Formats: sequence, C-alpha cells, structure tokens
Amino acid sequence: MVAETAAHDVFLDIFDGGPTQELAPGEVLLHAGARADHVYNIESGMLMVSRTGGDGRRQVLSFLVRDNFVGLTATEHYFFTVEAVTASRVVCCPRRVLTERLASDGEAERTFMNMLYRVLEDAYDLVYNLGQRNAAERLAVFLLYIRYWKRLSEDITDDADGRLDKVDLPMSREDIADFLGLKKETVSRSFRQLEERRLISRRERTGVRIESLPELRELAGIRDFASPRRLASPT
Amino acid sequence: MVAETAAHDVFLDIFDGGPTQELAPGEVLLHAGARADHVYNIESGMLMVSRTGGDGRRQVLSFLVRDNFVGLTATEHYFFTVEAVTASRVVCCPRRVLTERLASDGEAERTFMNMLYRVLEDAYDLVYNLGQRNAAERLAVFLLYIRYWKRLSEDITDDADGRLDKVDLPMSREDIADFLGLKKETVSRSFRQLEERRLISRRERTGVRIESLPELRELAGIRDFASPRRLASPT
DNA sequence: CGGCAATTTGATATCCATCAATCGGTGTGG
DNA sequence: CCACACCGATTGATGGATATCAAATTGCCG
Repeated sequence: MVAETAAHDVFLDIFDGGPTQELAPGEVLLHAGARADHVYNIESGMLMVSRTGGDGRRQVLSFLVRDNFVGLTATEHYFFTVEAVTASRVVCCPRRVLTERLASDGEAERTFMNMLYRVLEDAYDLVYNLGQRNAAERLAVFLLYIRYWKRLSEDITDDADGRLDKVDLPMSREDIADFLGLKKETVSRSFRQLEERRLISRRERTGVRIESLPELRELAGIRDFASPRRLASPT
Repeated sequence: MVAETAAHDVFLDIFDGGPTQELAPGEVLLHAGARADHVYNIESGMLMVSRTGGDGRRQVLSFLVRDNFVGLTATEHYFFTVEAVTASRVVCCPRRVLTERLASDGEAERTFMNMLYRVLEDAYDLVYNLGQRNAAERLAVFLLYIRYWKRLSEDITDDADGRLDKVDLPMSREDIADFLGLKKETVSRSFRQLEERRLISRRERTGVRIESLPELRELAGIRDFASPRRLASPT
C-alpha cells in the first residue's frame, strides 16, 4: 500500500503549483463531449462521474476522492460528466503536460498504465454488481466500497478505535440509486432492510455505522476489494 | 479505422512464429487466479471472458474475436476466466516479451494504452446497459454490438449487399443471459418480442437477421458504438 | 417556528425470475 | 432412411423483486 502511494507520487508532481479550482456541491467540473484539454487531481472533497443517455437516464460510474485523477481519455473529448458531490478543491494541469511526462518517463508511464488497469478492474466489479446482485447485496457492496475509500483517503492502517465503521454518505439517495442501477425508493428500503437485519445503523441523513462487518461482507459476497488503490478515472 | 489497425499492428509482431493452440468449444484457455505467464492473440473463433462468484453466479464480461488480446493484467494472476465459444485458434506469447516490448518501444506503449482506454469504455458501456436498460433494450444493444464486431473482424466497410444485417450468435442463450444480467428464458422472450415488433427475424438456432436497423438503434438508444475498435481484454 | 426539499413509507403495477412443460434440431443406432 | 433420445431453446403459469405513484415524515435552513 505504501509502495502504491509512492508509485503514484512518481508523476503527481505535474500538478505542483498548478491552478486550483473550488467546486460547490453539484457544480460540474467537466461535461461529456467537451474538448479534453485538462486533467485534474482532487485535493479534497468528493466528485462523481456519470453518463446520461439521450432519454435522461443517468448511470453514475464512480465516486472520486482525494488524489484521484479526473479527465483521462484517449480521445479529443471527455466521455463522461464529472461534478462535485461535496465542496471540493481540484488542481488543474494541461493534458499535454501529462502526455509529455508519460512519453518521456518510462516509469511514470508504467505506473500510469497500472492505474488504468485498476480503474478497469473497478469497472468490472461494477458490472458484476449490476448484473448479478440484488438490491440489498448491491447496497452492501457499496457500503464496503465507501468504507474502503475512507481507509485510503484518510490513511488509516489500524482501526483499533473503529473509526472505519462509521461511514459518511454525502451523496443523495438518487445518486446512490443511479450508481447501483436502482430507484431511490428501493435504496431507502434496502437501507431499512440492512438496518432491520442489524448489519448497520443510521444517524441523521448521511451517517451509517457498520454494526456487523462480517455479515455485511458475507451479504456482499466479498472478502475484500482486490485493488489496493483507486487512483484514476477517465472521462 | 485503417490507422487504428496499423497502430495495432505496431506490436502484433510479438506473436510472430509463436506456438498456436487450438481450442474446442467450451474449452478453457485460462482460469481466474492462475499465474499470468502468457498473453494470447486470437487468430480465429470466438472466446468469452467471465467472472464467477463464490456462490456460482457468473457474469460474462465480453466476447472476443480475431486480433483481440487475451490475458492482460497488471498483477501476477489472471482475474477472469477465458473460454472458447466456438472452435478457435490462439497464438501464445510470454508475458515478459510483451512487457519488454512496451518498455522499450514508446510508440507501442502508447498504442497499448489506447487499447486499454477502449476496453475501459466498453466496460462502462456495459455498466450503462446493465444499470439503466430493460431486457429488450439490452438485447438490442447486444445485437448491434455483435454486428459491429462482425464489421470489424471481416473488414467490411461498405455494406451494399446487406451482409451486416445477418448476424450469427454462436454462444448459448445462457451465455447471452449472463452477459446481459438476465436469465435465459428472459433472453428467449426478448428475442420473440423483437421478432414480433419486426425488428429482427430468426433462422435456425444462431441466425438473426436485422430487419429494421433504425428501429433497433432507436430501441437501443444508440447512434453507434463510439470506439472504432475493440482490441484487447484483460483477465 | 415555518416552509421546503429530501427521504421514508405505503399501495399497487410491472417486469423479470422461477418452475414446469413442450418443442425442435441433432446425432445415433436399428 | 427412419425412430428415438438428448439437449438446448421456447413457451406457459405463477411468484417475487423492484418500479411507480402517492402520501407522510424528517431533517434542514431561513
């Protein structure tokens, strides 16, 4: 895990001293179809990547946190829309700078490619989740996913005091629904179901406490997430 | 498109003279979890990439045809299982050879990375399909997907004689179901539904003729597939 | 405290899964 | 060449999970 961070740092310096941008909740950082001129790194907050069909149906593809990349694409245009879930700060870097860095630095390029592989594995995790699991199982996977991110973005290695079992869900029920391929009412009912089975408890709007991690994992059918770090997301 | 093929050829030569392997329908080329020692290129036939959960649920992640890569992974082990759908022939190459080639040849590495991006876009297409569309829509997308592959693998650029509208589905209904997150009975009923709406007609087990491409596209909610080529698939 | 938006809860409808036959093609042996 | 058996696909009947529509509640912010 530490090695992973170090590897990532190999080219994080392209953002050093770059202009930062503050985003309010709901603010859009970049639109699907716009020219892909820049890449961003997240300094704080949470962003959301989504794709909306011609008929308005929206699929949320991922949630991004600190040190995740935004704006990666092989083409001239962004494929997805990225917006802020919570107040966030991002650093900007011309896409050309990243490109040139990768072209001139073999180690950076290999590291970057490993990042892409991880993102791909995440995408396939989501495919499995949507294709094979029911509503409660999808929500269980989602909670473990968020918990995992929290560990990473807060650099928690030891969880003796159980901080990891209190996860915060700043996104709306509808955002969660669009991520899990469900409707918001079904998400609500699935929360209640997990609560009645004593796997979680809730406080206020966004707070969830994991009461039984083993049972939640069993429901999710997951030992743990395979990828040691989720670093990038193309758009 | 031509440029794309040329770009691909940049490192296809690593397979030159390599040992080939014949696969019978249903034969497994590589297992999830096995050591990732080799990569393969498909010379003929069709393969299928899938992932099976601890409880036996299976998600098919993609179907692969000529010149698709098999066995790509960032880790020491394959993540997915790859098996033959039809009788197939693959060429083998030690993974190290590919790695070294990419490390020493910047152009090859960039080309390879673009392949990865395309695979990622495919994966997100599938996410949208599973998360947001109903059974008939998913099947419509699948048919267009197969049709698109056929165009690529047979190098059809002009379709004056309508060959593209006759697509062949060599995989079983269950394979299709596991790809689309449905059950085989639902796939059957969805075929019938498309037939009753006169969007397709069927001959024998595997033959489908697209009777109204515009209407099929409208149902799928797709103008066309964005990626000019689908080249690789990690495992 | 009051009002608004998000969430939850409730009632019902729809779609897909499940279970159970039947069909149909394919291959085999008489 | 035909009869039969087998296996995948289709069709039918029913059940269950999620969507939809509507109302009540909660939390949030002025």
